[in-house]
Amino acid sequence: MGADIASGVRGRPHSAKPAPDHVPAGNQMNLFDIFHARIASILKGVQAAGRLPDLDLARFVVEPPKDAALGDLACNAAMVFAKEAKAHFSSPRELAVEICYALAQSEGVATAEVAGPGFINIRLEPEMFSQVLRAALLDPENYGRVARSRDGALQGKVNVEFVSANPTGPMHVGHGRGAVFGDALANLLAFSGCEVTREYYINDAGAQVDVLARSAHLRYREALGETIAIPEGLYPGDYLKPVGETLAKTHGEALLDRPESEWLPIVKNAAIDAMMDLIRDDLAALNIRHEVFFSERTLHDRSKGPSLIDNAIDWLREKGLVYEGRLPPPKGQLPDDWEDREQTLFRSTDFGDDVDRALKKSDGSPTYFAADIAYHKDKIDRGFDTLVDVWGADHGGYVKRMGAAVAALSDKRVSLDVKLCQLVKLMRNGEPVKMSKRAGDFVTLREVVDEVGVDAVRFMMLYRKNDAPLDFDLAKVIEQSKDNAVFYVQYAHARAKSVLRQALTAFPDLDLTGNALAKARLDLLTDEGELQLSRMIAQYPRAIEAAAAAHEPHRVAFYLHELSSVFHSHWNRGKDQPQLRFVNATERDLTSARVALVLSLTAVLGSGLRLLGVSAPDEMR
RNA sequence: GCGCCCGUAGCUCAGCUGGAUAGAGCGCUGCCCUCCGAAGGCAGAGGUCAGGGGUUCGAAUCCCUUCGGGCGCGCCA
Repeated sequence: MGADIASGVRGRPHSAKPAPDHVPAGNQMNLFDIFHARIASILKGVQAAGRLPDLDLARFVVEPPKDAALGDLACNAAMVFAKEAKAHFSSPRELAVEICYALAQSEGVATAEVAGPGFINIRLEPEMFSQVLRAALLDPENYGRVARSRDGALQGKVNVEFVSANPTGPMHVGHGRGAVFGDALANLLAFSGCEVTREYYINDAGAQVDVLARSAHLRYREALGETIAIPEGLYPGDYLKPVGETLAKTHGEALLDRPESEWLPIVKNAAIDAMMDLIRDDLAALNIRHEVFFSERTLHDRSKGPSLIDNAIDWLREKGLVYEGRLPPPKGQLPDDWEDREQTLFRSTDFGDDVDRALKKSDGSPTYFAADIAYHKDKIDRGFDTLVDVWGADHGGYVKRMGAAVAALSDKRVSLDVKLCQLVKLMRNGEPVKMSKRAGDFVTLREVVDEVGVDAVRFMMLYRKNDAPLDFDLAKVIEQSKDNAVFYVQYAHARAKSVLRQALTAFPDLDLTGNALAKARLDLLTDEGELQLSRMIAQYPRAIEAAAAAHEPHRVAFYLHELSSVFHSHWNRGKDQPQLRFVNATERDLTSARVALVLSLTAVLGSGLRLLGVSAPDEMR
């Protein structure tokens, strides 16, 4: 380690400090971005001197070091560019030293030193963290917002399609996961600079809604006094009873002794409308609202000439991507009704799919895939740059063909990211909740939300990576203990708010607004716990950008948990060491500084929780 | 048979798109507290990142392969 320290370079002394009133906007205050830009500019200088070739400067990263004892920021640039630098630098360390020398002249840098194989560890002047806190205090709404992602990915119009449950009944818990995931992702992308549309694709065209209509018709007859038996294959749930009653009220006996072909469209429309109302209510209970509900039926409509599906297929045909041909039979067990016939196929293999896919059924009607092609073409035509589809994991086999379709439809301009959500296992105290399949007797999303509340449902569904199965324990998620992540994070916020209240008790004239507290003597924050909190707060913009870029809102939930943990730990130190408590009635300046730290903490916790759609309570009840 | 997802502490899971000594909670062990700054605190043990090969300064992460689990596999949506 001695060698590492030997190559360290000290920064300029305090004369170089920036003016304390210099505060960048909340969405600009990302230390990691700032230093990425500085190091990129240093490297450009070396290039200008002819000692480095052209480099892809997006390749290196500035990140928190593994161990906070190493410094505040770490950079791998010298190692990443080792190969390109060989002509003028014998080792990565040599290039790293050069970068360190330049960095040491840079504003706000205390030390910059080389470690290990060529890491650059940067220690910042405390003033840099004060700037971060001031940004969060003065512009809490925008702190953490992504100003402009380096690769330009987080901008433009994004369509997030999620839920898209069949309109055949109330939502169940599995739907709820996709719903919460999609909504939080949309929040995150909007916060990160994208123009976001939340969209729901209503599968109201297939055989399933015909089944729904027949089921509703039975309930209609029941409402008119008949005793009914619900045959296998129809939907037995009670939720169709009101539909039947309404039909009886509005149509009397008019739909009774008519052929199915006559009553079915009427009953179907009524039933779908009723089911969508049901689903919208379920979504509203989770505070989810889609901007667009897109009906699959509109794609099939030929009343005004060729349907949107016809048009989409024609469009692909003109590109030479549709042909009549035969498909090899599937490997393994052959389906019973397999027949080798010529059919209309889309060349999805040109875009990475395993086989070409059928667009028409044997009766000439379009496949589900054909409709989905038309739907995605519509989204592309509406000008979206990025499409995100949130599906259940059982649709995994469908991902490649849809990606192929979007690539074909947009000449590879638009990207499609399909996020698969795994199953949710409902538990109570570690025991699985029995979900009996008979008589449509399943646990609905609504029942769960009513029992444990929106916050618990939303947070727990986001406190797991989307493609990992989730055990949802109805008892644990409302437990008031450290083991319950929802409580832990919300409690951190409530506890922070309580500090503000206590500060006011000690200093009744203390101005607790961000504007006032930004003027506090933040240089008095010198305890390791306080610095640790500051560092975590400084990492918020980076966490947001990473979560948004990866389309992974769970990272926000984990970040908030870690931030809370740092806060709780520091709070607990105040028990044994009263001088570390946030409020100290005899030290006004110190208290102001600490309260400023706490207020910026509430800003970040509030911001993150808002993205997840979870409330940030002022106190726990 | 093919494709996709997954395999990380006894359990449940993170691991910031290739970085430094792989983390957290539960459980376990040992101390401390019983304080309204409450809904406990601190510390410790615990790992062949499923196995094997490869790519390079560097791999839990990327490629190949084996094993094990989940999902899907023309005209269901």
